[in-house]
Amino acid sequence: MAKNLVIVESPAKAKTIEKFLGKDFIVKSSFGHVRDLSKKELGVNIEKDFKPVYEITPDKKKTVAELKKIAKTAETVWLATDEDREGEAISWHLMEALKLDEAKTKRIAFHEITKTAILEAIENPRKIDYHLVDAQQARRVLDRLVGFEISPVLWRKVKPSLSAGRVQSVAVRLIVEREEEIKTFKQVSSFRVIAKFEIKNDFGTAILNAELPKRFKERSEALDFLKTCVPADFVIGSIEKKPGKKSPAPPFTTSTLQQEASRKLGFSVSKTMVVAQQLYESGKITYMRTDSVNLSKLALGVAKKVITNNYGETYVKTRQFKTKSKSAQEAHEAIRPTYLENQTVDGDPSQKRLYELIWKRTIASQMAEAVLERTTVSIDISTNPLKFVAKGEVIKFDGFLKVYLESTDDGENGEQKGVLPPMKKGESLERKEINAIERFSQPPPRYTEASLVKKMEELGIGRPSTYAPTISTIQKREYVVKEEREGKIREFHQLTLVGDTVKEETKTEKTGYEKGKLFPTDIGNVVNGFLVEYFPNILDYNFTASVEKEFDEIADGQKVWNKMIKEFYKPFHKQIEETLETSKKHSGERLLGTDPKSGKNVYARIGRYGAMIQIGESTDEEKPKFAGLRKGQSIEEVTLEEALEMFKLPREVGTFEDKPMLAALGRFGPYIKHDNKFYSLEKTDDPMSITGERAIELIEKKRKALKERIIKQFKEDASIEVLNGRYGPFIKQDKKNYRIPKGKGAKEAKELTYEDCLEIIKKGQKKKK
DNA sequence: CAGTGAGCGAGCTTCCGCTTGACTT
Repeated sequence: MAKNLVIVESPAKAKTIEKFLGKDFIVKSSFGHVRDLSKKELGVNIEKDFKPVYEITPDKKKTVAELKKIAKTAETVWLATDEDREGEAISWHLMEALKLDEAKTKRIAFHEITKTAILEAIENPRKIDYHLVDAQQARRVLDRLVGFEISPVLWRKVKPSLSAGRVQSVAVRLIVEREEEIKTFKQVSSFRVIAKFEIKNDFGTAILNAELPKRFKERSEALDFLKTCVPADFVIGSIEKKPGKKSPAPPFTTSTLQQEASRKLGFSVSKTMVVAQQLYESGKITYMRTDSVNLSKLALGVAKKVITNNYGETYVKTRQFKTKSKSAQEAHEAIRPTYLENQTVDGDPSQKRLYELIWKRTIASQMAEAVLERTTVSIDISTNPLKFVAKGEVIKFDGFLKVYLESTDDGENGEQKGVLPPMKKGESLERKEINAIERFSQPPPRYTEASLVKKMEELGIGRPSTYAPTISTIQKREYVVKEEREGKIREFHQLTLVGDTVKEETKTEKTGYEKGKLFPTDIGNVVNGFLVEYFPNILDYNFTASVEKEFDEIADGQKVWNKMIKEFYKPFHKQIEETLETSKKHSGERLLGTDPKSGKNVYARIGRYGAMIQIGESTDEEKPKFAGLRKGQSIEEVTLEEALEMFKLPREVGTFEDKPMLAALGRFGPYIKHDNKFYSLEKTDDPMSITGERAIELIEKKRKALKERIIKQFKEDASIEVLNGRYGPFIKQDKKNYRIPKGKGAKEAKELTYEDCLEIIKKGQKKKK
């Protein structure tokens, strides 16, 4: 029996640490928190000074039982959870849940997983810091109170099953308000003037592109300017050279990894986390949920060696970065390769790409600055006081740029500055072409998942472990959608001076095309409007920052946690009660007009099942008619005509085999109903205009497919079938489906035996687990 | 992923942060 039990949070970490410690140590993991507030009720006893009602999390019962058993026989239990608020609380919950004896329990912490760090920690044990634990309890209880008291208000005033919370509601607010900014944005256009010159000198002939720093508001001004250029001489007035520097970005945190993987690899926030987890579990990278930019001394040393070997000593510059984020708790290192000497790893393509990104970022962070020379050339116009300007950039020493450069969100405006041709002051230039192109001011950009994470981190809302789940929550609740939206065609004017004449053209371009951006839904808009009106304090962008300050005071022992909660709760609960009493139902209702047939009002609003159109009042004797909005429609934009269209369905399109065929719109798109069977329309079909002939075609097509659907059935077992599906053959057992493995030795679907099927099902079930 | 096609109305929904598992003897 082991003398010592060490408990950490993650099993991968446990495995690593066990190797460093001797035989006397057994290392286990708690898999994060083991206890939480009761899930069924509020879980906070308000009358009894907000005493939390904790219970062992259902899926941790086994873990707790096992740890308890080992702890009983151990001489000493070492609680080695992370050294931050949550980690301290996990240790305390472990003490409580495992009923540990304080005399034989020691609390230790380390920030990096190296043998020396761990042995040092073992040499310096301490007791649990109850102030820090209290700060966590305050955080937990506050979040529960906010979430579980506001959400039911939403169920009554807006729609059932909705949710509100300190983090998610602010995330939604960001997206809603950004959309409003875009909507109210006043676009202005101006003319940007770009000239192309030819320069001939001792070095040869070259093209020089230059731009006028001033933009013209009116086309007439641009035209006047171009006219003054017709007889003008162009001479280089000045050449200015300035040295410049570029520094590498710090190593990855969770947030910056998500941003860069999104920009450079096109990964969603959750995909990044899944792949990072795989790399972590196979020991290839350090822990992926971190807010720290720190690298261990060991890592710095290896980085230096790797850079020297690969690029030479001049490329080395060791640095330790400091975090900018105030909310950072820095319980871990930055995200880096475990073994920096490995530039690549084995794995699937996603793992390889993410690993290489992490490797480059880490290595670059320890490399020398890039040295640049920025040149600005000013070109005089003999007929005009304005000057053209050409800018160039030369890299004198590439430094870290040899490996990696961080991307920016606004890729469009980052003009490429190239190398300028050699030239001297006073040299004259030959005008080839001058263009004045109408350009439009840009509204602020919509958030992507990754740029939302960046903003959330700036506001201090959410933690590395919650960025990805929060983003899925607000999409699951249908407050926001990640979508691709078509752009619009826009006209713009262009004036071109070639030779002695100015040519005028009207051209078109596509604008406003969006991909993978977050848009608020009707529900998101209505819920946000409601929350901002009745709970402005909670929705305030500084709410988290201000409560965090109080949590810090609790952690420092200056404040008592349940007093802080009491001060918050009293006015907050009053707010809840007042809102329940005074606020009306919020449905985002908008009157579209009157229905010409019945003369009744037509509304667009949020219903029990989402956004919909309603004809007539709910107080009328005759019940109102309802129709749900379709994808792409919104309460705000839907017109009376579009709304009335929706009531033309279901529509009879003809008869077939003596039975009527109805075209209608369902949850999953338009369909034809015939003889109680459903037939989905195809993308090109429109339920409003589909003909009887086409409907029959669809019915026959599906019948044929159904006939060919069954590839094989078995006498032994009627519940197993080999079927032909949308994506090729598959095996179906009861209601579950299993994919037929491909590759060498795999049989054709037709040749599968009953035994083969059983085996595939067995394997499929194992995989799912 | 492999199918689906509500609108009655009883009983349910909900937070943020930690962390990945898993059936027996």
